[in-house]
Amino acid sequence: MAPRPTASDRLDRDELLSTALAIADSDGLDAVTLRRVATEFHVTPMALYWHFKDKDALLDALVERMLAEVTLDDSDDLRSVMTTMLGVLRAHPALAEITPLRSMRTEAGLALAERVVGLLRAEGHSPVAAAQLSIFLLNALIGLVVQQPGEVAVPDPAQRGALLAAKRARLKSLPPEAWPHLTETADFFLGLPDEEEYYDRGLTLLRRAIRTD
Amino acid sequence: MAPRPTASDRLDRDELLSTALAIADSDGLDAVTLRRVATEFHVTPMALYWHFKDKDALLDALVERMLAEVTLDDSDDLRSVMTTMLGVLRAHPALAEITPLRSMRTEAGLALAERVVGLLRAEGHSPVAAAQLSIFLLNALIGLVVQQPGEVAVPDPAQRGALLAAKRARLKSLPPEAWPHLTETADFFLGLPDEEEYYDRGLTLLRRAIRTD
DNA sequence: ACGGTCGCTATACGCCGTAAATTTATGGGA
DNA sequence: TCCCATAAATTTACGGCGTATAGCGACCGT
Repeated sequence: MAPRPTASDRLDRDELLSTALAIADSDGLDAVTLRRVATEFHVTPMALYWHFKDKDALLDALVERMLAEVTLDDSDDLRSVMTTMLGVLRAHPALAEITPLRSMRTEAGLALAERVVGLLRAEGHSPVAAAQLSIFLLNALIGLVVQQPGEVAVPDPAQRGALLAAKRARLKSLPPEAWPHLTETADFFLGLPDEEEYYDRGLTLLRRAIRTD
Repeated sequence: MAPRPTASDRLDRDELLSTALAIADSDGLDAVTLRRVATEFHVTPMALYWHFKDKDALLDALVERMLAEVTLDDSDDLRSVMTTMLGVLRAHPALAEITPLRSMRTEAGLALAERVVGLLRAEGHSPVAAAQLSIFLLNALIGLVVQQPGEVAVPDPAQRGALLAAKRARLKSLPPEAWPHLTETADFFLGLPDEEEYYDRGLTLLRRAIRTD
């Protein structure tokens, strides 16, 4: 969109990532294309290969960039770490999708894991239990964001509306006698009256799973 | 691979799905290509469009097929539902990846959701809490499978080995003073000594999260 | 002044999903 | 028995994707 974000006429790895991140946030992960990013810098797609080994490396760097937004200080306990992490994921739902397998391949991801495992150890979990819990927690937070009712990964408003309408029609047409519980809770699956309530419940759930006592 | 799975010379939707499922299981989700499936039936890619609206519909049908493997009877409690579901997901890890947003678009997925929400209601959860928990549980089970340490989504043995070796080198090279917890638990992140133990811990975690008391 | 490396372009390839038009096979009614 | 509507698949083509390979100009230390 913008002709060229910088004054210099040389590509900057960080600016490439910023642009790619903006594309992911606004148009979804599928819109993050080497050609698309290159175009926004008025450059050939192959130019990106000087700065990233391949597209996979670019995505890794994107995840790294996102995880670096999880700024923690020593006073943060597990609860605030989770809250912070959740906030970052909610800001970048498209990247949340691909974070699980990539987080440990990034510096920021390793640091975060070290931190979380440490906090879990301090709560009395065994090393292995703490390690498994750390993965579990990251995954659960991502799940909360990606699966948030009413959200669909496709950013095109028309198509999204169509998908949601289809889902609504489907759920609303179920006979209550045969589907008592889904009809009772259909509204929840179709959209959230209060997002914060949803995420609070999610965090409470996780805290209960963690409890050692 | 097989020249033609059936005697008839007409494509059969179910056989198409079986083949696609086999491809996904053996070679990963990215290998599930309209051209690849078509080739295995000695048929043009466009032939598949008679049986599926588009690729997305084929993937939906694939998820449906997998979820249909979750066979339950009325005596099953929540615990056994989760165990059964976990078994099915472990049998089809490639499909597990795309299940979250698709499950509610399938008949089998709706039935499963109805069942799980009902069981959660019976445990004393409010309608909304039960609904959220049902999503959470599905997601957590998928997370256990997809994130299973030592597993990577790419099926090519050489590339998988390389990835794992890189991860191992990375973790093993961390200085223990700066990374006490990750070095202590490195072995867990690199592979499981006992898969069943891993999944047992996961299920226990979930049961604790569900508990109403 | 010059040679090398840095950073990028040019071109091309093979793969993907799929739109549109066309062809072939089939089975039921006249 | 013939015919024809409709089912089922083919043909052709398009645009988009990641990326291998080769080449080219500008800059920089000597």
